[in-house]
Amino acid sequence: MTVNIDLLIRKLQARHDLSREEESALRSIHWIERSFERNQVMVRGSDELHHSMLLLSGFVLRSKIAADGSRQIVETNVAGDFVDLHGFILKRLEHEISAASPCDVALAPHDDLRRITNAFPRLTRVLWFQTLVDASIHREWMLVLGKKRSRSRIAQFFCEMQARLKIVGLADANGYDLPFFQQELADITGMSPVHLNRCLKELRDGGLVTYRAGRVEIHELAKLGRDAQFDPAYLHIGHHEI
Amino acid sequence: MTVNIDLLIRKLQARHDLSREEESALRSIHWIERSFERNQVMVRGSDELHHSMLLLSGFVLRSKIAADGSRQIVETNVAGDFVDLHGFILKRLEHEISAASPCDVALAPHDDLRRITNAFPRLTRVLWFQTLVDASIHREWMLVLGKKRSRSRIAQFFCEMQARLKIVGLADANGYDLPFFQQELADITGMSPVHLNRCLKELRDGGLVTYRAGRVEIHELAKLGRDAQFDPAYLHIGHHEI
DNA sequence: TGGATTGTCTAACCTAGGTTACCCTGGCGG
DNA sequence: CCGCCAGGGTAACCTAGGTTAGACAATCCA
Repeated sequence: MTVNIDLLIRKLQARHDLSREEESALRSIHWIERSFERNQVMVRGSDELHHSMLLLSGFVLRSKIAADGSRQIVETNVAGDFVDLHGFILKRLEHEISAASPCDVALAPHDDLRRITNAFPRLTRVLWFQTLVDASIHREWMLVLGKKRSRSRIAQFFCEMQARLKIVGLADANGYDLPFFQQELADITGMSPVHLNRCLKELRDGGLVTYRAGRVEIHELAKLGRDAQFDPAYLHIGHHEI
Repeated sequence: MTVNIDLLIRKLQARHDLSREEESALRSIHWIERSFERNQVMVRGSDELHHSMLLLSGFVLRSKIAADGSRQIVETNVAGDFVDLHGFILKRLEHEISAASPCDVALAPHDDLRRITNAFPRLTRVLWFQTLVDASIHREWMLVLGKKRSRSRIAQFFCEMQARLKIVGLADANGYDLPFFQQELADITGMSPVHLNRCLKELRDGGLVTYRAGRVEIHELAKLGRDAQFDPAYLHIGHHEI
Protein backbone atom coordinates (compact mmCIF):
# COMPACT_ATOMS: atom_id res chain seq x y z
CA MET A 1 0.00 0.00 0.00
CA THR A 2 1.41 3.41 -0.92
CA VAL A 3 1.74 6.37 1.35
CA ASN A 4 -0.88 9.04 0.80
CA ILE A 5 0.85 12.31 0.02
CA ASP A 6 -2.20 14.05 -1.47
CA LEU A 7 -2.04 16.63 1.30
CA LEU A 8 1.41 17.71 0.12
CA ILE A 9 0.38 17.76 -3.53
CA ARG A 10 -2.70 19.82 -2.71
CA LYS A 11 -0.70 22.25 -0.64
CA LEU A 12 1.93 22.74 -3.35
CA GLN A 13 -0.72 22.95 -6.10
CA ALA A 14 -2.46 25.73 -4.21
CA ARG A 15 0.59 27.90 -4.75
CA HIS A 16 2.38 26.72 -7.84
CA ASP A 17 0.41 24.66 -10.42
CA LEU A 18 2.51 21.50 -10.60
CA SER A 19 2.73 19.76 -13.97
CA ARG A 20 1.63 16.16 -14.31
CA GLU A 21 5.32 15.13 -14.53
CA GLU A 22 6.25 17.07 -11.43
CA GLU A 23 3.38 15.56 -9.50
CA SER A 24 4.31 12.03 -10.49
CA ALA A 25 7.95 12.76 -9.66
CA LEU A 26 6.83 13.53 -6.11
CA ARG A 27 4.78 10.35 -6.07
CA SER A 28 7.77 8.37 -7.34
CA ILE A 29 9.64 9.07 -4.12
CA HIS A 30 9.98 5.93 -2.01
CA TRP A 31 8.07 7.38 0.89
CA ILE A 32 8.39 5.51 4.15
CA GLU A 33 5.57 5.84 6.63
CA ARG A 34 6.28 6.13 10.34
CA SER A 35 4.43 7.06 13.48
CA PHE A 36 5.55 8.81 16.63
CA GLU A 37 4.02 9.23 20.03
CA ARG A 38 3.62 12.47 21.86
CA ASN A 39 6.95 13.74 23.25
CA GLN A 40 9.03 11.38 21.16
CA VAL A 41 12.15 12.99 19.75
CA MET A 42 11.96 12.63 15.98
CA VAL A 43 15.30 14.15 14.99
CA ARG A 44 18.15 15.15 17.24
CA GLY A 45 20.12 18.19 16.19
CA SER A 46 23.34 16.30 15.85
CA ASP A 47 22.00 13.46 13.68
CA GLU A 48 23.17 13.25 10.10
CA LEU A 49 20.06 13.16 7.96
CA HIS A 50 19.24 10.82 5.09
CA HIS A 51 15.49 11.47 4.98
CA SER A 52 13.22 14.45 5.18
CA MET A 53 9.94 14.29 6.96
CA LEU A 54 6.52 15.16 5.59
CA LEU A 55 4.02 15.54 8.38
CA LEU A 56 0.78 13.73 7.52
CA SER A 57 -1.02 14.31 10.79
CA GLY A 58 -0.32 15.76 14.20
CA PHE A 59 1.86 18.58 15.47
CA VAL A 60 5.61 18.78 15.79
CA LEU A 61 7.84 21.26 17.56
CA ARG A 62 11.30 22.33 16.53
CA SER A 63 13.31 23.67 19.41
CA LYS A 64 16.72 24.93 20.39
CA ILE A 65 18.13 24.56 23.87
CA ALA A 66 20.23 27.32 25.43
CA ALA A 67 23.28 26.51 27.53
CA ASP A 68 21.30 27.19 30.72
CA GLY A 69 18.75 24.55 29.70
CA SER A 70 15.94 26.88 28.69
CA ARG A 71 14.20 26.02 25.46
CA GLN A 72 13.06 28.19 22.59
CA ILE A 73 10.64 26.62 20.15
CA VAL A 74 11.63 27.97 16.76
CA GLU A 75 8.73 26.61 14.75
CA THR A 76 5.67 24.48 15.11
CA ASN A 77 4.69 22.36 12.16
CA VAL A 78 1.24 21.15 11.22
CA ALA A 79 -0.10 18.47 8.92
CA GLY A 80 1.04 19.04 5.35
CA ASP A 81 4.33 20.67 6.35
CA PHE A 82 7.57 19.33 4.96
CA VAL A 83 9.14 19.58 8.40
CA ASP A 84 12.86 19.23 7.78
CA LEU A 85 13.11 19.68 4.05
CA HIS A 86 16.00 22.03 4.79
CA GLY A 87 17.77 18.98 6.18
CA PHE A 88 18.02 17.67 2.62
CA ILE A 89 20.45 20.48 1.89
CA LEU A 90 21.98 21.19 5.29
CA LYS A 91 22.35 17.50 6.26
CA ARG A 92 22.55 18.42 9.91
CA LEU A 93 20.09 20.56 11.79
CA GLU A 94 21.15 22.60 14.76
CA HIS A 95 17.86 22.03 16.53
CA GLU A 96 15.69 19.18 17.69
CA ILE A 97 12.39 17.98 16.26
CA SER A 98 9.88 16.35 18.56
CA ALA A 99 6.27 15.22 18.42
CA ALA A 100 3.81 17.47 20.23
CA SER A 101 1.05 14.94 19.61
CA PRO A 102 0.80 11.49 18.06
CA CYS A 103 2.15 12.01 14.55
CA ASP A 104 2.14 10.21 11.23
CA VAL A 105 4.93 11.15 8.90
CA ALA A 106 6.19 10.13 5.49
CA LEU A 107 9.96 10.03 5.07
CA ALA A 108 11.49 11.03 1.74
CA PRO A 109 14.94 9.51 1.18
CA HIS A 110 17.45 12.19 0.22
CA ASP A 111 18.58 10.02 -2.67
CA ASP A 112 15.12 10.41 -4.17
CA LEU A 113 15.08 14.14 -3.52
CA ARG A 114 18.47 14.44 -5.19
CA ARG A 115 17.16 12.48 -8.16
CA ILE A 116 14.11 14.66 -8.67
CA THR A 117 15.95 17.92 -8.06
CA ASN A 118 18.44 16.82 -10.71
CA ALA A 119 15.63 16.23 -13.20
CA PHE A 120 13.03 18.90 -12.38
CA PRO A 121 14.51 22.36 -11.82
CA ARG A 122 11.13 24.02 -11.50
CA LEU A 123 10.02 21.50 -8.89
CA THR A 124 13.30 22.19 -7.11
CA ARG A 125 12.33 25.84 -6.91
CA VAL A 126 8.91 24.85 -5.56
CA LEU A 127 10.60 22.89 -2.78
CA TRP A 128 13.08 25.70 -2.21
CA PHE A 129 10.11 28.03 -1.85
CA GLN A 130 8.75 25.91 0.99
CA THR A 131 11.97 26.30 2.96
CA LEU A 132 11.94 30.05 2.34
CA VAL A 133 8.47 30.41 3.78
CA ASP A 134 9.90 28.87 6.94
CA ALA A 135 12.66 31.47 6.90
CA SER A 136 10.06 34.19 6.47
CA ILE A 137 8.18 32.86 9.48
CA HIS A 138 11.42 32.89 11.45
CA ARG A 139 11.96 36.54 10.56
CA GLU A 140 8.46 37.46 11.64
CA TRP A 141 9.09 35.76 14.95
CA MET A 142 12.32 37.68 15.42
CA LEU A 143 10.13 40.77 15.26
CA VAL A 144 7.57 39.21 17.58
CA LEU A 145 10.14 38.08 20.14
CA GLY A 146 12.25 41.20 19.87
CA LYS A 147 9.58 43.85 19.86
CA LYS A 148 6.07 42.73 20.75
CA ARG A 149 4.40 42.61 24.13
CA SER A 150 3.71 39.27 25.72
CA ARG A 151 -0.04 39.31 25.09
CA SER A 152 0.44 40.19 21.44
CA ARG A 153 2.88 37.32 21.14
CA ILE A 154 0.36 34.63 22.03
CA ALA A 155 -2.33 36.42 20.07
CA GLN A 156 0.02 36.31 17.09
CA PHE A 157 0.64 32.62 17.59
CA PHE A 158 -3.07 31.86 17.71
CA CYS A 159 -3.62 33.92 14.55
CA GLU A 160 -0.77 32.25 12.70
CA MET A 161 -1.96 28.78 13.62
CA GLN A 162 -5.48 29.67 12.54
CA ALA A 163 -4.21 30.81 9.14
CA ARG A 164 -1.91 27.83 8.64
CA LEU A 165 -4.38 25.21 9.83
CA LYS A 166 -7.15 26.68 7.69
CA ILE A 167 -5.11 25.91 4.57
CA VAL A 168 -5.24 22.21 5.37
CA GLY A 169 -8.84 22.29 6.56
CA LEU A 170 -8.02 21.94 10.26
CA ALA A 171 -9.33 25.33 11.39
CA ASP A 172 -12.19 27.70 10.78
CA ALA A 173 -12.84 31.23 12.01
CA ASN A 174 -14.17 29.84 15.30
CA GLY A 175 -11.15 27.85 16.31
CA TYR A 176 -9.14 24.68 16.04
CA ASP A 177 -7.60 21.86 18.01
CA LEU A 178 -4.13 22.52 19.35
CA PRO A 179 -2.84 19.95 21.83
CA PHE A 180 -0.14 22.06 23.50
CA PHE A 181 0.72 22.43 27.14
CA GLN A 182 1.02 25.94 28.50
CA GLN A 183 4.72 25.24 29.03
CA GLU A 184 5.01 24.73 25.28
CA LEU A 185 3.11 27.91 24.44
CA ALA A 186 5.47 29.69 26.83
CA ASP A 187 8.51 28.29 25.03
CA ILE A 188 7.05 29.35 21.68
CA THR A 189 6.37 32.90 22.79
CA GLY A 190 9.53 33.34 24.83
CA MET A 191 7.94 33.88 28.22
CA SER A 192 7.48 32.13 31.55
CA PRO A 193 4.56 29.71 31.98
CA VAL A 194 3.19 31.83 34.80
CA HIS A 195 3.05 34.93 32.70
CA LEU A 196 1.69 32.98 29.76
CA ASN A 197 -1.15 31.90 31.97
CA ARG A 198 -1.79 35.51 32.99
CA CYS A 199 -1.96 36.51 29.34
CA LEU A 200 -4.29 33.66 28.44
CA LYS A 201 -6.57 34.89 31.18
CA GLU A 202 -6.48 38.43 29.82
CA LEU A 203 -7.34 37.22 26.33
CA ARG A 204 -10.11 35.06 27.73
CA ASP A 205 -11.54 37.84 29.93
CA GLY A 206 -11.28 40.24 27.01
CA GLY A 207 -13.48 37.90 25.01
CA LEU A 208 -10.88 37.38 22.26
CA VAL A 209 -9.94 33.75 22.57
CA THR A 210 -10.18 30.85 25.00
CA TYR A 211 -7.55 28.16 25.25
CA ARG A 212 -8.71 25.10 27.12
CA ALA A 213 -8.29 21.35 26.94
CA GLY A 214 -6.27 21.40 23.74
CA ARG A 215 -8.69 23.60 21.87
CA VAL A 216 -8.44 27.22 20.72
CA GLU A 217 -11.88 28.85 20.68
CA ILE A 218 -11.69 32.13 18.83
CA HIS A 219 -14.42 34.55 19.85
CA GLU A 220 -13.29 37.60 17.91
CA LEU A 221 -10.79 36.82 15.16
CA ALA A 222 -10.58 40.43 13.97
CA LYS A 223 -9.95 41.78 17.47
CA LEU A 224 -7.39 39.05 18.08
CA GLY A 225 -5.57 40.02 14.90
CA ARG A 226 -5.59 43.66 15.93
CA ASP A 227 -4.24 42.80 19.34
CA ALA A 228 -1.40 40.88 17.71
CA GLN A 229 -0.90 43.41 14.93
CA PHE A 230 -1.15 40.32 12.77
CA ASP A 231 -0.45 40.68 9.05
CA PRO A 232 -0.39 37.26 7.33
CA ALA A 233 1.74 38.49 4.41
CA TYR A 234 4.78 36.71 5.86
CA LEU A 235 3.06 33.35 5.37
CA HIS A 236 3.10 33.86 1.60
CA ILE A 237 -0.28 32.21 1.24
CA GLY A 238 -1.89 32.20 -2.18
CA HIS A 239 -0.88 31.63 -5.76
CA HIS A 240 2.72 32.31 -6.71
CA GLU A 241 4.29 32.06 -10.16
CA ILE A 242 7.65 30.33 -9.96
CA MET B 1 34.78 45.91 -17.64
CA THR B 2 33.27 43.01 -15.80
CA VAL B 3 32.09 42.93 -12.24
CA ASN B 4 34.43 41.18 -9.84
CA ILE B 5 32.57 38.36 -8.15
CA ASP B 6 35.66 36.49 -6.93
CA LEU B 7 34.56 37.06 -3.36
CA LEU B 8 31.37 35.06 -4.01
CA ILE B 9 33.21 32.30 -5.83
CA ARG B 10 35.76 32.05 -3.04
CA LYS B 11 33.05 31.94 -0.42
CA LEU B 12 31.11 29.21 -2.20
CA GLN B 13 34.28 27.25 -2.99
CA ALA B 14 35.21 27.20 0.67
CA ARG B 15 32.15 25.10 1.34
CA HIS B 16 31.29 23.21 -1.80
CA ASP B 17 34.02 22.69 -4.45
CA LEU B 18 32.40 24.24 -7.51
CA SER B 19 33.18 22.63 -10.85
CA ARG B 20 34.71 24.70 -13.64
CA GLU B 21 31.33 24.75 -15.40
CA GLU B 22 29.49 25.86 -12.31
CA GLU B 23 31.97 28.63 -11.71
CA SER B 24 31.71 29.91 -15.25
CA ALA B 25 27.94 29.69 -15.05
CA LEU B 26 28.09 32.12 -12.14
CA ARG B 27 30.44 34.35 -14.11
CA SER B 28 28.07 34.22 -17.09
CA ILE B 29 25.43 36.08 -15.12
CA HIS B 30 24.96 39.62 -16.43
CA TRP B 31 25.96 41.21 -13.18
CA ILE B 32 25.09 44.89 -12.83
CA GLU B 33 27.19 46.95 -10.47
CA ARG B 34 25.60 49.58 -8.25
CA SER B 35 26.54 51.69 -5.28
CA PHE B 36 24.51 52.93 -2.36
CA GLU B 37 25.14 55.51 0.28
CA ARG B 38 24.74 55.00 3.98
CA ASN B 39 21.06 54.91 5.00
CA GLN B 40 19.80 54.50 1.46
CA VAL B 41 16.93 52.02 1.17
CA MET B 42 18.05 49.34 -1.28
CA VAL B 43 14.89 47.23 -1.44
CA ARG B 44 11.49 48.05 -0.02
CA GLY B 45 9.49 45.13 1.30
CA SER B 46 6.67 45.66 -1.14
CA ASP B 47 8.81 45.84 -4.30
CA GLU B 48 8.53 43.04 -6.81
CA LEU B 49 12.05 41.80 -7.40
CA HIS B 50 13.79 41.08 -10.69
CA HIS B 51 17.35 41.03 -9.36
CA SER B 52 19.15 39.62 -6.38
CA MET B 53 21.94 41.48 -4.71
CA LEU B 54 25.44 40.29 -4.01
CA LEU B 55 27.18 42.55 -1.52
CA LEU B 56 30.70 43.37 -2.68
CA SER B 57 31.61 45.78 0.11
CA GLY B 58 29.93 47.46 3.04
CA PHE B 59 27.22 46.47 5.46
CA VAL B 60 23.50 46.14 4.93
CA LEU B 61 20.66 45.76 7.37
CA ARG B 62 17.42 43.90 6.80
CA SER B 63 14.64 45.09 9.03
CA LYS B 64 10.98 44.67 9.79
CA ILE B 65 8.84 47.46 11.17
CA ALA B 66 6.13 46.73 13.75
CA ALA B 67 2.80 48.53 13.62
CA ASP B 68 3.88 50.84 16.44
CA GLY B 69 6.87 51.96 14.39
CA SER B 70 9.53 50.06 16.27
CA ARG B 71 12.09 48.26 14.17
CA GLN B 72 13.62 44.82 14.47
CA ILE B 73 16.70 44.17 12.39
CA VAL B 74 16.39 40.56 11.24
CA GLU B 75 19.82 40.17 9.71
CA THR B 76 22.94 42.11 8.96
CA ASN B 77 24.83 41.23 5.83
CA VAL B 78 28.51 41.64 5.16
CA ALA B 79 30.68 41.64 2.04
CA GLY B 80 30.34 38.37 0.16
CA ASP B 81 26.74 37.76 1.25
CA PHE B 82 24.11 37.12 -1.38
CA VAL B 83 21.76 39.47 0.44
CA ASP B 84 18.36 38.77 -1.07
CA LEU B 85 18.92 35.56 -2.93
CA HIS B 86 15.69 34.35 -1.35
CA GLY B 87 13.99 37.10 -3.34
CA PHE B 88 14.76 35.09 -6.49
CA ILE B 89 12.25 32.51 -5.28
CA LEU B 90 9.89 34.55 -3.11
CA LYS B 91 9.74 37.52 -5.53
CA ARG B 92 8.59 39.80 -2.74
CA LEU B 93 10.27 40.24 0.61
CA GLU B 94 8.30 41.19 3.66
CA HIS B 95 11.12 43.32 5.01
CA GLU B 96 13.29 46.21 3.97
CA ILE B 97 16.95 46.23 2.98
CA SER B 98 19.03 49.30 3.62
CA ALA B 99 22.66 50.32 3.52
CA ALA B 100 24.35 50.64 6.90
CA SER B 101 27.45 52.03 5.22
CA PRO B 102 28.45 52.97 1.69
CA CYS B 103 27.92 49.76 -0.26
CA ASP B 104 28.91 48.28 -3.58
CA VAL B 105 26.67 45.54 -4.87
CA ALA B 106 26.38 43.35 -7.93
CA LEU B 107 22.85 42.64 -9.12
CA ALA B 108 22.03 39.24 -10.63
CA PRO B 109 19.01 39.34 -12.95
CA HIS B 110 16.52 36.66 -12.01
CA ASP B 111 16.34 35.58 -15.65
CA ASP B 112 20.00 34.58 -15.41
CA LEU B 113 19.45 32.81 -12.10
CA ARG B 114 16.55 30.91 -13.63
CA ARG B 115 18.72 29.95 -16.57
CA ILE B 116 21.53 28.58 -14.46
CA THR B 117 19.24 26.83 -11.98
CA ASN B 118 17.60 25.14 -14.96
CA ALA B 119 20.96 23.90 -16.20
CA PHE B 120 22.95 23.22 -13.01
CA PRO B 121 20.99 21.33 -10.36
CA ARG B 122 23.98 20.97 -8.07
CA LEU B 123 24.73 24.68 -8.27
CA THR B 124 21.08 25.26 -7.47
CA ARG B 125 21.55 23.29 -4.29
CA VAL B 126 24.62 25.35 -3.45
CA LEU B 127 22.57 28.54 -3.77
CA TRP B 128 19.72 26.97 -1.84
CA PHE B 129 22.24 26.17 0.88
CA GLN B 130 23.13 29.85 1.19
CA THR B 131 19.50 30.77 1.89
CA LEU B 132 19.25 27.98 4.45
CA VAL B 133 22.21 29.30 6.38
CA ASP B 134 20.26 32.55 6.66
CA ALA B 135 17.31 30.59 8.02
CA SER B 136 19.61 28.89 10.51
CA ILE B 137 20.87 32.28 11.66
CA HIS B 138 17.28 33.43 12.06
CA ARG B 139 16.55 30.42 14.27
CA GLU B 140 19.56 31.11 16.43
CA TRP B 141 18.36 34.67 16.88
CA MET B 142 14.93 33.47 17.89
CA LEU B 143 16.72 31.70 20.73
CA VAL B 144 18.82 34.77 21.45
CA LEU B 145 15.87 37.17 21.45
CA GLY B 146 13.53 34.81 23.24
CA LYS B 147 15.81 33.47 25.93
CA LYS B 148 19.12 35.27 26.39
CA ARG B 149 19.97 38.18 28.64
CA SER B 150 20.65 41.55 27.11
CA ARG B 151 24.40 41.48 27.64
CA SER B 152 24.70 38.02 26.11
CA ARG B 153 22.75 39.28 23.13
CA ILE B 154 25.29 41.91 22.13
CA ALA B 155 28.13 39.59 23.04
CA GLN B 156 26.57 37.05 20.68
CA PHE B 157 26.28 39.64 17.94
CA PHE B 158 29.92 40.63 18.27
CA CYS B 159 30.94 36.97 18.19
CA GLU B 160 28.83 36.21 15.15
CA MET B 161 30.17 39.21 13.24
CA GLN B 162 33.71 38.21 14.14
CA ALA B 163 33.15 34.72 12.76
CA ARG B 164 31.39 35.89 9.62
CA LEU B 165 33.80 38.71 8.83
CA LYS B 166 36.82 36.47 9.39
CA ILE B 167 35.68 34.27 6.50
CA VAL B 168 36.03 37.18 4.11
CA GLY B 169 39.21 38.47 5.71
CA LEU B 170 37.60 41.47 7.38
CA ALA B 171 38.20 40.44 10.99
CA ASP B 172 40.82 38.83 13.15
CA ALA B 173 40.75 37.69 16.76
CA ASN B 174 41.43 41.27 17.92
CA GLY B 175 38.51 42.94 16.23
CA TYR B 176 37.01 44.43 13.12
CA ASP B 177 35.36 47.54 11.71
CA LEU B 178 31.62 47.77 12.19
CA PRO B 179 30.11 51.14 11.34
CA PHE B 180 26.86 50.84 13.31
CA PHE B 181 25.13 53.36 15.51
CA GLN B 182 24.13 52.23 18.95
CA GLN B 183 20.51 52.62 17.85
CA GLU B 184 21.17 49.98 15.21
CA LEU B 185 22.84 47.61 17.65
CA ALA B 186 19.79 48.09 19.87
CA ASP B 187 17.43 47.18 17.01
CA ILE B 188 19.51 44.08 16.26
CA THR B 189 19.50 42.86 19.83
CA GLY B 190 15.91 43.82 20.61
CA MET B 191 16.61 46.32 23.37
CA SER B 192 16.48 50.05 24.04
CA PRO B 193 19.46 52.22 23.08
CA VAL B 194 19.89 53.27 26.70
CA HIS B 195 20.16 49.74 27.93
CA LEU B 196 22.37 48.78 25.03
CA ASN B 197 24.72 51.53 26.14
CA ARG B 198 24.68 50.17 29.69
CA CYS B 199 25.59 46.73 28.38
CA LEU B 200 28.38 48.05 26.19
CA LYS B 201 29.79 49.71 29.28
CA GLU B 202 29.62 46.46 31.24
CA LEU B 203 31.40 44.58 28.46
CA ARG B 204 34.00 47.32 28.25
CA ASP B 205 34.53 47.48 32.02
CA GLY B 206 34.67 43.69 32.13
CA GLY B 207 37.55 43.82 29.66
CA LEU B 208 35.75 41.69 27.06
CA VAL B 209 35.19 44.06 24.19
CA THR B 210 35.19 47.76 23.40
CA TYR B 211 32.91 49.31 20.81
CA ARG B 212 33.96 52.79 19.78
CA ALA B 213 34.00 54.88 16.64
CA GLY B 214 32.80 52.13 14.35
CA ARG B 215 35.31 49.60 15.56
CA VAL B 216 34.94 46.46 17.66
CA GLU B 217 38.07 45.81 19.71
CA ILE B 218 37.94 42.34 21.15
CA HIS B 219 40.06 41.95 24.28
CA GLU B 220 39.05 38.44 25.27
CA LEU B 221 37.38 36.48 22.49
CA ALA B 222 37.04 33.31 24.56
CA LYS B 223 35.46 35.14 27.49
CA LEU B 224 33.16 37.00 25.12
CA GLY B 225 32.03 33.72 23.61
CA ARG B 226 31.38 32.29 27.04
CA ASP B 227 29.39 35.34 28.04
CA ALA B 228 27.25 34.91 24.92
CA GLN B 229 27.14 31.12 25.17
CA PHE B 230 28.22 31.37 21.56
CA ASP B 231 28.37 28.16 19.53
CA PRO B 232 29.13 28.90 15.87
CA ALA B 233 27.62 25.61 14.63
CA TYR B 234 24.56 27.49 13.37
CA LEU B 235 26.72 29.37 10.86
CA HIS B 236 27.52 26.11 9.06
CA ILE B 237 31.05 27.22 8.37
CA GLY B 238 33.41 24.76 6.76
CA HIS B 239 33.35 22.19 4.02
CA HIS B 240 30.03 20.61 3.14
CA GLU B 241 29.35 17.87 0.59
CA ILE B 242 26.26 18.70 -1.44
C1' DT C 1 -11.27 4.55 47.60
C1' DG C 2 -7.37 7.05 48.02
C1' DG C 3 -2.76 8.39 47.11
C1' DA C 4 0.35 9.98 43.37
C1' DT C 5 1.09 12.56 39.41
C1' DT C 6 0.56 16.09 36.03
C1' DG C 7 -1.12 20.18 34.44
C1' DT C 8 -3.59 24.68 35.39
C1' DC C 9 -4.20 28.76 37.95
C1' DT C 10 -3.08 32.57 41.34
C1' DA C 11 -0.83 35.55 44.62
C1' DA C 12 3.31 38.00 46.38
C1' DC C 13 7.45 39.52 45.54
C1' DC C 14 11.46 41.02 42.82
C1' DT C 15 14.45 42.55 38.94
C1' DA C 16 15.93 43.31 34.13
C1' DG C 17 15.36 46.41 31.28
C1' DG C 18 12.29 50.34 29.40
C1' DT C 19 11.46 55.46 29.67
C1' DT C 20 12.39 60.13 30.28
C1' DA C 21 15.29 63.62 30.73
C1' DC C 22 19.54 65.61 30.50
C1' DC C 23 24.59 66.47 29.74
C1' DC C 24 28.76 65.98 27.08
C1' DT C 25 31.56 65.65 22.95
C1' DG C 26 33.03 66.23 18.27
C1' DG C 27 32.31 67.54 13.64
C1' DC C 28 30.48 70.78 10.43
C1' DG C 29 28.62 75.02 8.25
C1' DG C 30 28.39 79.91 8.38
C1' DC D 1 35.44 81.21 15.95
C1' DC D 2 30.95 80.10 17.27
C1' DG D 3 26.56 77.87 17.24
C1' DC D 4 24.23 73.81 15.92
C1' DC D 5 23.24 69.12 15.79
C1' DA D 6 23.85 64.19 15.92
C1' DG D 7 25.34 60.69 18.51
C1' DG D 8 27.18 58.83 22.89
C1' DG D 9 26.78 58.51 27.81
C1' DT D 10 24.25 58.54 32.58
C1' DA D 11 21.03 58.99 36.30
C1' DA D 12 16.34 58.37 38.31
C1' DC D 13 12.38 56.32 38.03
C1' DC D 14 8.93 52.88 36.63
C1' DT D 15 6.78 48.60 34.87
C1' DA D 16 6.41 44.23 32.30
C1' DG D 17 7.25 40.14 33.16
C1' DG D 18 10.24 36.61 35.85
C1' DT D 19 10.40 33.71 40.18
C1' DT D 20 8.83 31.19 44.00
C1' DA D 21 5.44 28.94 46.23
C1' DG D 22 1.44 26.75 46.70
C1' DA D 23 -3.70 25.65 45.91
C1' DC D 24 -6.73 23.17 42.98
C1' DA D 25 -8.60 19.75 39.45
C1' DA D 26 -8.38 15.79 36.70
C1' DT D 27 -6.51 11.41 35.62
C1' DC D 28 -4.33 7.22 36.63
C1' DC D 29 -3.22 3.58 38.89
C1' DA D 30 -2.99 0.28 43.35
